Amino acid sequence: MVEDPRITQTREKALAASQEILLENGVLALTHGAVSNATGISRSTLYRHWTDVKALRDATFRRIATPQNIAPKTDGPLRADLLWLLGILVDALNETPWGSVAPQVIAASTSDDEAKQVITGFMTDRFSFVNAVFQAAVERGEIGSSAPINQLIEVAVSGPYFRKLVLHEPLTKSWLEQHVDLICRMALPVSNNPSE
Amino acid sequence: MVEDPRITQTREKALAASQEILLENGVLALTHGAVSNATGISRSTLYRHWTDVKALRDATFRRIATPQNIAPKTDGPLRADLLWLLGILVDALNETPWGSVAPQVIAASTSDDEAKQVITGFMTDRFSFVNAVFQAAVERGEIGSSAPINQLIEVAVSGPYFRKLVLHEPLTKSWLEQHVDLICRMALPVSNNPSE
DNA sequence: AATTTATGCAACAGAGTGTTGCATAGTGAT
DNA sequence: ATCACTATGCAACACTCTGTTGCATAAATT
Repeated sequence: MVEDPRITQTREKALAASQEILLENGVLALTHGAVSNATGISRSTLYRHWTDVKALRDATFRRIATPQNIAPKTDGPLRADLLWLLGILVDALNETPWGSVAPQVIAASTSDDEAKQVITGFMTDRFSFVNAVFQAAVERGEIGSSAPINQLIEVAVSGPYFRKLVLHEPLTKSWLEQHVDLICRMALPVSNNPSE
Repeated sequence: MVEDPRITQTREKALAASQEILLENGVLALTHGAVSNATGISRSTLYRHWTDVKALRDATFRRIATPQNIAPKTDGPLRADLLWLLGILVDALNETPWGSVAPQVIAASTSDDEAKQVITGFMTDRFSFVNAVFQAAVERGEIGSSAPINQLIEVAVSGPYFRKLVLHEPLTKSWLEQHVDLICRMALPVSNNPSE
């Protein structure tokens, strides 16, 4: 009762080509016909696996946005940990195709539940890493347990995404440092309070 | 040497219909044919005005994203001013079609210079309002002139956008209050410093 | 070896994308 | 009022993408 190996084989082969087409030529170029030409798989077979363009796109989105397993650095101090983790996030936006695919997924997510799940799942994943960094800082006593960690996580992640995808401003190292400084400033509101 | 009134008339009529189609049925539904059906203007005429779908989309984007002239409240305190201004921004995301169109413009802006100009122009406009609020706070002496205002503006605006368009979480009044609190906390790092 | 099933092929209808040639009607100028 | 100009409307066209379907073939399961 094992699955026919031809199925997994064509799926893998087709999705690999889909991914390449999406990254090279954009969302609009990702059609059943294009994948057929790239792989030799017949168009009708592709339609049997993905009933329409949306399904093919979503499957490719999901493949690209598959969460990586980052083991975040949490040995402190907070500023260094954040710089390290957000640095990885920024690198992904700058140097991988995720920077150009993410906006497509986000745009699709307004009307497409599958795409919505892809992007929110991806972000939930990233958030958990940032959360681990903050939690470690709390446990070290570096920041108070009353710090608005969820808000801070949103600010930490939204900043780079907005700057890159909306403002189209470069995500430089110095910008990231200022961004992290600001977040730390929020996490440690009273810089030198002698009453404690 | 006046412009033929037919030109401006068809442009206006077509763009009004384009906007409606875009908002009602999404980007993909915005075609020359659809506008032709909605207006009675012939398809060939529409092609004479907008050479391809991209041009039609961009023109409609620009029409929707046309900057409004908000006269921001700047009489302080900072928290109230920010709450007021970001409240307008949040309302636009929640209750106008901008919430569903913005992601399309943003997605298009990665590969389309016209769309990029629309979205960056729109944001530059919004940023100037937030900037006015911060500048007023500086002049009142409520925050120091060394506060990283540009960073704060980015954080202030990116938060609602990211939460709505990427996370698909609701932009509630209480969330906005927390968001503004966080920003004020950044602008006023030392909460009660008796040395001044 | 027999059965089941995934694939390939070819043809099809439909819609969207642009283009073109020609007729028509509204516009500005004399 | 007549003229030239030009925006528009109409119809036809080629092309591509979108899906679907029926049938033959090849591979896998039993």
